[in-house]
Amino acid sequence: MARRGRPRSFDRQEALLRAMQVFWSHGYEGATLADLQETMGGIGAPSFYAAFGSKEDLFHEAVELYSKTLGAPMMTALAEGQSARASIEALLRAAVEAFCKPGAPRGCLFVLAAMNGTGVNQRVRDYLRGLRARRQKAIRERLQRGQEEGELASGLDTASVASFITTVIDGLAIQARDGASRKALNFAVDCAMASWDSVVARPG
Amino acid sequence: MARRGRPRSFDRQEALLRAMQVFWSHGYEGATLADLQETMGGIGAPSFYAAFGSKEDLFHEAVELYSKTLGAPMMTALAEGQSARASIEALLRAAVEAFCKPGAPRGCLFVLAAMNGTGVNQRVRDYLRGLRARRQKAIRERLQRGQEEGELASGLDTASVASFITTVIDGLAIQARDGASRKALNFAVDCAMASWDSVVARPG
DNA sequence: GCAATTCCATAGTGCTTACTACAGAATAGT
DNA sequence: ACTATTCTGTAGTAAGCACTATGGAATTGC
Repeated sequence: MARRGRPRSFDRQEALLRAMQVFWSHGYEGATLADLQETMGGIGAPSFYAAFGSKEDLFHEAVELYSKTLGAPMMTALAEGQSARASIEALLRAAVEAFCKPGAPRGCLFVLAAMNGTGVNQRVRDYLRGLRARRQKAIRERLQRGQEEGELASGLDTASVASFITTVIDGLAIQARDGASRKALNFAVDCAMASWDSVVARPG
Repeated sequence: MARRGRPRSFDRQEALLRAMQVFWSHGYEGATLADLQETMGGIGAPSFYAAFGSKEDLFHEAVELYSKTLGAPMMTALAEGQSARASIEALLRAAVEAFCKPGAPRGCLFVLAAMNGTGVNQRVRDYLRGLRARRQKAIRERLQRGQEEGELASGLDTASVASFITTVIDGLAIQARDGASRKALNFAVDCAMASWDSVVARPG
């Protein structure tokens, strides 16, 4: 049996998808409620708040959707690679694909949505910083596994290597937003993996 | 003979320096006029506008000051290196120093001050994007010089290499802001230069 | 001393922001 | 048909934003 009362006049999931794209291209503070309402199908303010609670609540939902769709290939690549090297390369290739997806904003939502802003939105910045830290931690854990399995030299500082990989990902996000071609970004991944072979990989 | 009329009660250069730091740490939109006025020595709004014109004018002055102080070591490193490789490595080391300077905000003003925002501040974003593009162009020109002098393989795509170097710089900016240690950032530069040796440098 | 000039302090301006009160419209249950 | 429930449209709220009008304070030139 359907829910009682007047039915909602828009598709909530579709509206959330649109909202994700607005946050992705304009950032948290750059996305005004007027922007969001219009892009989400011209819905009115009361409908917006009834369905999503607040701008910040909507942002959390949008980021979760981003993680489940755009971010998922990166994390599965990291988890499923047969070696640490393969995992990292697949992660970086997936990042390039996610950041250059046709019809979507370029770059990474985690990096671009809220690097700075006014005091009232500190929570939002902390939230994204936490997600970036979690991503870096996942990279480090994959590296440690490789170290335990003998793929990486035991003396190697996995935290520093994880920071390097994150540097590349963050840099790819900015370069993608600034209009770099997919070819250029994949060349950057080539370079990163070349450094892996000469710095990270166990000698011999 | 001194200027007539009541003298200004604050040091304009000192106030500009403080403003630069506010923009650097909070970004263009994140820096409110109340923030700026307070940090610039508690000056009143009319004094602010008489001295600096507008928030956007002040931002331009602040960015120029940033370029002349924090940015200068990077550009001179790029220009004065004896080889393309030395130039690029010195550039990246200078970037790490600039992004980790004690007592200053971490990361790069060009990258962090305005990656997104509302429509009215599009000009500010375009301005910074132009500066990032100019930095990348300077890198590419140094690479081309190295190519003409035989240091780099003639078939190498200098645009892609410049994009990789910029990827590293942008990534360092984000990692620095996210709290990575100087040691970790310098390790990332080690990795970038290792990739130079195996991908960029002329074979043989 | 006195006028001219320049800056400062108080108090506002109009605009945009995220958010909401309220009444009417559209549905389900009985 | 009637009520309960849920959503929508109009209009508006308080707060924050960059910015400014006005009058008085502090200096120089004469």
